[in-house]
Amino acid sequence: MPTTLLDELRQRTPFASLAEEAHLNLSRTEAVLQEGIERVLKPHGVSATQYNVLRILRGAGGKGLCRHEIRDRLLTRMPDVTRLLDRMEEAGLVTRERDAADRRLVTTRLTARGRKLVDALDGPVAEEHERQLGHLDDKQLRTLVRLLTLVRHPE
Amino acid sequence: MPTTLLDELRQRTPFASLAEEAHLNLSRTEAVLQEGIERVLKPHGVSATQYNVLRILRGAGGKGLCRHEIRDRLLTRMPDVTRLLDRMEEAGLVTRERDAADRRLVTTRLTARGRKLVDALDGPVAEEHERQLGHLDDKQLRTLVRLLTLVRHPE
DNA sequence: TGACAATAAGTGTTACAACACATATATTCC
DNA sequence: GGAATATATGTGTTGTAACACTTATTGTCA
Repeated sequence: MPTTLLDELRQRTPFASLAEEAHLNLSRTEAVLQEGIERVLKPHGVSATQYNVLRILRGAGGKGLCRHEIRDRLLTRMPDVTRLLDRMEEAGLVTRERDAADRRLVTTRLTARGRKLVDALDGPVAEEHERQLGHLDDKQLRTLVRLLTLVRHPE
Repeated sequence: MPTTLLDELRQRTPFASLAEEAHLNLSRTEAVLQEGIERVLKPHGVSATQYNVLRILRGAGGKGLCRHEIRDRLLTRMPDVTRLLDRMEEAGLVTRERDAADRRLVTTRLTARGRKLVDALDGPVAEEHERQLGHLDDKQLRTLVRLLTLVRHPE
């Protein structure tokens, strides 16, 4: 088993604080899960960010969304949505059309191909989630969700 | 409050599964914490990955570590440690020296400046951790750590 | 011992992310 | 109604990450 930064720090002090230990565990766990999802997505030629955009656009339906709505809905800060959408448009996954009423806005919508792709990925992604987290029971998962939500939203 | 991918999915189905909900909460929370840490590091000119390397090398002490040992200890997969260390060497944070016994190996060590920097960052990073996670009590943090560890290491 | 495999590091290239800045359109408010 | 401000998107540039491939050195074993 490889020695990670977690072990490295544990032997040092052991940890500067519980908060630091929690953050490092969070980083490490997220990296492991993220790598699994990207391994699933890669054969389909989309990154995790692109996949998230596909899901966001599917949720928006036929009316589509403009750039800053997509940006705000993304899990991670992404300052260059324009060129992300450029690449997805080039791949035939989305279309963009300037709004007639407010010409500042550009509405992005899923193409049939984009819709088909995101639908096709539902199964494999769900399987990967199950593989990664299925060994925790519902009570543990709910506790995890509750604590993570609490981190982001101090009461 | 902005609508995030979390809300987007919640309204869709609400979630494909508890496992998916957990992973998305994990991604979102990690992104928030990571952004906070990078905001602290940025004025000092190091990225989060570089900071982790500094900590790893400090833990290794004077004997240093070779490239693949550093790579294995990193929290996230990082296929291009060579050029990461190139940049850190150029910044005067580390030195590299080819091992006399096994000339395939290149040993990397902290410079005095690198050591000073990582030491100086301990305080601000700990403060940021406290700011981000201080509203959880020890019991909650320990539960979080336990669950995250369980995700990575199925019993 | 000499061919072959294994290990460690480095390189070339492409794609992506980050940041600062620029452009176009709409809104406000005097 | 026109200047000033706000909003929305696009662009130029730089640095970093990802991937495939190459080189150098060591270990193995017929």
